[in-house]
Amino acid sequence: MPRQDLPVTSYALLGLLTFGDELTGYELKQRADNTLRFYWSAPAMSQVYSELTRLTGHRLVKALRGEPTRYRITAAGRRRLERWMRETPAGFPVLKHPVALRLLMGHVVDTAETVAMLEEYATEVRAQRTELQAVRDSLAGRDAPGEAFRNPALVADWGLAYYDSEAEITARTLERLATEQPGEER
Amino acid sequence: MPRQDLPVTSYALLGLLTFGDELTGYELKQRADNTLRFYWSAPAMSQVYSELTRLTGHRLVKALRGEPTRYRITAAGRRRLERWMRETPAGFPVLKHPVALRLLMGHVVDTAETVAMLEEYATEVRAQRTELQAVRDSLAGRDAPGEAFRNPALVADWGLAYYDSEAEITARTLERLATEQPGEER
DNA sequence: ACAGCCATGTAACTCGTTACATGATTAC
DNA sequence: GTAATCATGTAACGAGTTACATGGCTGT
Repeated sequence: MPRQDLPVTSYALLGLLTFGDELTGYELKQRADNTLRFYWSAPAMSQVYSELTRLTGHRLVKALRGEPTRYRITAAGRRRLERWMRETPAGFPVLKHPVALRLLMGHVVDTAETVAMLEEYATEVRAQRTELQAVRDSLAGRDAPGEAFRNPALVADWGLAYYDSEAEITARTLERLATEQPGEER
Repeated sequence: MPRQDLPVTSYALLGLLTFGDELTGYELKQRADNTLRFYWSAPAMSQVYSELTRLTGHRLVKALRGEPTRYRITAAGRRRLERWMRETPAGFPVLKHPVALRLLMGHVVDTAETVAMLEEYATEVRAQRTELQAVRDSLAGRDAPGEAFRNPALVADWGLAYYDSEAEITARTLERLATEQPGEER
């Protein structure tokens, strides 16, 4: 007997199948890497397959015969997803921010270490932003209200604004650290 | 034979013991709820105890005799933490953002649903911000460069700016959704 | 020929959670 | 007296990871 409720990642993958096409496990993983990655998580390849098996067991997706196997969301799948969205609260985001974590304990190392970490982080944020911008650009032209990629575009813009905010916070924190003598705290 | 590397949460808890005091498991959990929660995670009570057991096994903390048992970081613990900070890269934050996730699939429900979700989120962000502000206020006076709570203050300010950014992004997204006809998409 | 991508899975394992269990002390 | 908080754990479980294994197909 299949269990009643699914992990969120399962719904997330199900949601990626609501854009009108049929995907292989491999392609679904790629779509996750282009979308989910930025604000949810990029499930491992092996997890994509096991979630697809689970979803198939629940008749929420249908495995189409052929080589390679493609998956399509079923009517029941759409209903299930819609009900989940309407009836269960979204919940508050969970952030695992190792940079903030280490900043908290910055007093156990040289300030220079912390500064270097923040500068590296700033670089990585820029890099991630660039990648997300590329994804965003690929949606251009199909992102008007009512069009297929309106929502993905809204989310991508959300992510871009988030990265901009992170970059700014990092810069401000670096400025504040600069007011301290080098080599202090330790 | 104890394993070589620890999960990040273990280091996080170890880090909470570097502020010069000795805590019970219960108190450590409270400190985690006041700090880690906002940008890492609030480990379950049971995990706090099992991490303390693990850390004790590695001699990174010392269980002090008495009722209740208090834990203090050892010299080896400080060295280990410092080495971890210096030698292992922090890594990029992982965000699990159910609101963004559902926004992505907004086309499977009424726009009104999505709007309601975002408004709820805005409310929750304000509430979290208020709680974090209270934590921040409790550090006032001990947050100057060189003082004990300088770094916690920097991190709290980071979190406040993050919440402000989320609030603004949410508001902007709501504005964009308002340009659509109600009841559209579905 | 070899690299790299497409494609699909299994097995072992860790992290972290919830549920359960217990009991002392403090506040009203 | 009884509710809340302090205090400490065990057990079962689930989500998600890495490592391993396999093999076809495509471009150079």
